[in-house]
Amino acid sequence: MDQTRRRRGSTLEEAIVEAAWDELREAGYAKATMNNIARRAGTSKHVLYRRWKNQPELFLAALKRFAATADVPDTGDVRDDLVALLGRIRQVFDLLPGDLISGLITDSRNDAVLFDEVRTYVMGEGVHDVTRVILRRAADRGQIEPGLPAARILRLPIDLLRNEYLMSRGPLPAETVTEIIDDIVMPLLRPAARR
Amino acid sequence: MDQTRRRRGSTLEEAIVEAAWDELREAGYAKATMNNIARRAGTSKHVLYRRWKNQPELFLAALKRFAATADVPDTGDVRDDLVALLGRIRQVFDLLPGDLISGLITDSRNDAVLFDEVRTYVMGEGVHDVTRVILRRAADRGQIEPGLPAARILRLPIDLLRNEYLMSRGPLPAETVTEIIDDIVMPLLRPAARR
DNA sequence: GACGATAAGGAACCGTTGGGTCCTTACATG
DNA sequence: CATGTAAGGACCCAACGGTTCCTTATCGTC
Repeated sequence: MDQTRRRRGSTLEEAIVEAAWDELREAGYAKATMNNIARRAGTSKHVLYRRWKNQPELFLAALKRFAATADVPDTGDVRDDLVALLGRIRQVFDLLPGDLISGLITDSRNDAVLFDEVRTYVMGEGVHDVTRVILRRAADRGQIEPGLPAARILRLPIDLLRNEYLMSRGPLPAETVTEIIDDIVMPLLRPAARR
Repeated sequence: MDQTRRRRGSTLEEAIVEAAWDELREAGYAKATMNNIARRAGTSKHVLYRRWKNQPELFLAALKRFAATADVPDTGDVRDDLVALLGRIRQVFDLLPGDLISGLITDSRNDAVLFDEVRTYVMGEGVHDVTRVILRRAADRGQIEPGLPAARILRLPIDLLRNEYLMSRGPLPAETVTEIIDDIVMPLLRPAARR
């Protein structure tokens, strides 16, 4: 940009990641190109490939940088906490290029290391930590059975929302969140309760 | 193949779809090329593009042709029926090129018509009809509450299995099926029952 | 303050791929 | 047997990911 000022290190790196994100937002995963990203960042492909060994790797970096993890809601009620959590994730999904997640999953499938990174970030432990905190609090309050539920139940809320997101085009309706929580998750958390 | 015999119509079409499937199986979604498919089928790209307007369209045709829908298990018990159903689907998943489904989802995202076709086939009504029959029978036998459960619960078994498949590389372990059914689905079907 | 290693800028290049054109020739139909 | 349709096949094109090479600015070190 500034003709005679040559950026280096993390300054340059951030500019590139930001450019990648802009390109992803505007063109989508499928049509985003390394050339465009380089041009946007005011640099050359050379520099991109020095830092990331291929396109998906850079795209993942961009995703990591811009889709921050949500903090833990604390309303005093499990159900409301879960609704709030999924609500926020739904909003994040809305900001994502529609084909980013599925594209990343597809393209990282022949690279075990990258796939695991994608997996960890998009659907791995980190994401479910928040749910774990919510459920532990609920157990402490006596709203659900003591102790944590089975791993699969813990993952359920986010798995179901992500599933819904991957299987649809365009933004998710708000009811999706409440349906998932009220029809599926809550009945599993209150074992022999109402209804 | 046969030098002087020129195939036409459905004969040729089937040969192409079969070639596409072979190519998909051997190269995977990401690396399968139209050129290779044409060569395998002993024809030219010209002929492919006369029938399918682009690559994903042909790939979807190949998927439709080779991944037949399972028939309805009938063991006399809901739980066993569901386990059998998911078990079969799991086997089908094993035969699929690992990146086919997610690739199709990614690439069809900018074509509403195609996406809907993928959606209908991969995750649409047709797939859940089998579950519906199983549950209706169970309700008739009095094993679960009368009437069909909420749409979301009905879709749950297959949604969860597909989710597991999309989010992992390599074949799914058999326990996945029983865990999904026993930890999640069954407790939701027997409302105020055991545990 | 001078110097050398490092890395940025920039352009050109390569191989592959999806998609398309054009011409020749086989075949099914009337 | 004549004719329209479509298969076969070669060739072309633009775009893209990835690579290479050369020039030049910047940073750390002496």
